[in-house]
Amino acid sequence: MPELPEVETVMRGLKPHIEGAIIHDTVVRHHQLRWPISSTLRDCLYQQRINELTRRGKYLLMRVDAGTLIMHLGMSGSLRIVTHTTPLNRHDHVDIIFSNQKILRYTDPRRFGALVWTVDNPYNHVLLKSQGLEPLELDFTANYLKMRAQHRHIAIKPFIMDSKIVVGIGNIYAAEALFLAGIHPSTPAGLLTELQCQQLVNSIKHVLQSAIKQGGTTVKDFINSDGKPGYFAQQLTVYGRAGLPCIQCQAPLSASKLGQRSTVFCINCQPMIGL
DNA sequence: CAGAATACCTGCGGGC
DNA sequence: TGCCCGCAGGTATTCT
Repeated sequence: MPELPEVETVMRGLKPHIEGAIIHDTVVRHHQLRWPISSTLRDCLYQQRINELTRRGKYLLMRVDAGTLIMHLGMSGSLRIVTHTTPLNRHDHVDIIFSNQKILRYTDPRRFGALVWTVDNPYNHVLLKSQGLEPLELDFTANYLKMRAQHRHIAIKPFIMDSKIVVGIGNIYAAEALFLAGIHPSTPAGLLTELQCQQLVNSIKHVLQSAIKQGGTTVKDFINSDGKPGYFAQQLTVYGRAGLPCIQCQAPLSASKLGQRSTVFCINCQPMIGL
């Protein structure tokens, strides 16, 4: 489900509820997520104070005195603040219960998400240590992209979706950024010009920032921690619009598969250059 | 090493 | 109505 703007939205919504709170109990109803939830998680979190909730790429880091809970929402995960009177649904796999009566509830139908406990520096954890740059940080530049793309034959769309290069960009925002930059999604990464790299970096930053302002994108069922949808879906230009008219030139948008992922683009506004 | 394919899992919509 | 197929916001792992 969530790409960077959705994870950022979840983090911002959760922060005021859980930072400073003390964990009273943890209930794991289904421990088989992407990896099994540690059987000692309840003991690890017992009586711990949440010092900080942060985001790295699409991962959320919940830091307590004893360590850090690394959380990922996969394709269909969500985190919400609920109370003990909130009805329990089929895929509500984990509750973290605070002494202030609030409950942080992890829900994930497809169970592609993860809750991983670590006592070490989370940035050295195998899940995080090879993550690429944060796209909204200043060090994510056209120069960086150009350098990393050199001699790479992979199409630019899966390239910018590779978290070892830059984190947080999934199928929706990759398509949107490429349209905004006027770059064909199949362009071999290494063939991008300096100008195209600059346009792509600008577009990525712009698309992600606008989406965060709108509270993320609700395609199907994304809800933030307060149970509200995101409103960026109204501004999607290509994602989910195959066959519909391009907002710039009115030609029907094309669809293809790239790295097993559906890809929508405009054959006029995103010409293939260099081939 | 790069790049592609596969695996994980449930739910939904479309076609028949 | 009901069954089967393909597809869905992700990414670690396995293959060629």
